[in-house]
Amino acid sequence: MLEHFEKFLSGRGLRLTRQRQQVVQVFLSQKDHVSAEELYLKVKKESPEIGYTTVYRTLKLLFEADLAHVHNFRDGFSRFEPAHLVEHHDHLICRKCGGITEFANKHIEKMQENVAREHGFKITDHTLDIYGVCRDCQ
Amino acid sequence: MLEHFEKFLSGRGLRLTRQRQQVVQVFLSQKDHVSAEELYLKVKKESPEIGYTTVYRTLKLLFEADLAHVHNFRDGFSRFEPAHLVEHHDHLICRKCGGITEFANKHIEKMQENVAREHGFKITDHTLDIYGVCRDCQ
DNA sequence: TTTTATATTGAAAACGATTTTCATTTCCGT
DNA sequence: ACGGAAATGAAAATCGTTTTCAATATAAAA
Repeated sequence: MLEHFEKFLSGRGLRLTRQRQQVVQVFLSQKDHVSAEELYLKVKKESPEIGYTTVYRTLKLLFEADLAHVHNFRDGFSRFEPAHLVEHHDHLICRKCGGITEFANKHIEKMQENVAREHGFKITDHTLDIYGVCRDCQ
Repeated sequence: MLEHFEKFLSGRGLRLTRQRQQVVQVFLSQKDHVSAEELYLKVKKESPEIGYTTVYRTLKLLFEADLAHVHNFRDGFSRFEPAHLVEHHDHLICRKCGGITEFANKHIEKMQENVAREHGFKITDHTLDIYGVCRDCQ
């Protein structure tokens, strides 16, 4: 997955620098949906000299390289998720604890395709976020 | 629907002022998904003295009164939709022209409930946005 | 009706996440 | 080593949205 990124970068005439490597490494080792700031703080722990800007820039590159998915749950900032090996899925978001549970449902996907077909619409992607209260918070 | 708003306001010790009336009237006569700025410009046409701030504040009140739904398609700002008489629905968003098509599908809703039940999750609401290219843009 | 308290307004300033600028540093190919 | 492009990080800018604040309007009390 790091090779994928390196290939993507060199294809654009860009370099895999120490800082980018560091950010990518921390990002990929991450299972949760991290915000830019959360990632920045984690990176900073190991490499205090790396700046906010670089984290943002690297996240953008990861997104463009299809190595990161971006989500906007309703908390004001973008959350990033490693795309490596992760199958497509949707989210249950708890309004109390903020916890995010992933799920996948082929039926729902199929039906979305049906709806799109009925409208002559060609799907590129979609977002299905279900908000409510999770088991632990009830 | 205006009475609903008035009732909501007075229940909070708030007043239905001329400005609020004006904003609400323009908003409700609107079918599309308007951004705050778009609404501001339309309101301004009839009442040039009404300020940006008041539009924002009134939209917030409408939202709290359940008279407006808020959506975040991926264009950077919130879009508001009159909730009056509008049945719940989801969206097909065209990446080329930005056009938004609404649809409703009971099967998909049911399946979401099933998924939630499996996770012991209590749904309050959800967002299903399908992105792609609409018929006219292909 | 006058007083009083409270809500409302609009302009401007503040906010917060993200992006851009810019001077400096690093890296690669020659 | 050298020259040029890319990368960095701090600070400033951006942009949608919210807050502040002094002035105004309005409802209720006296």
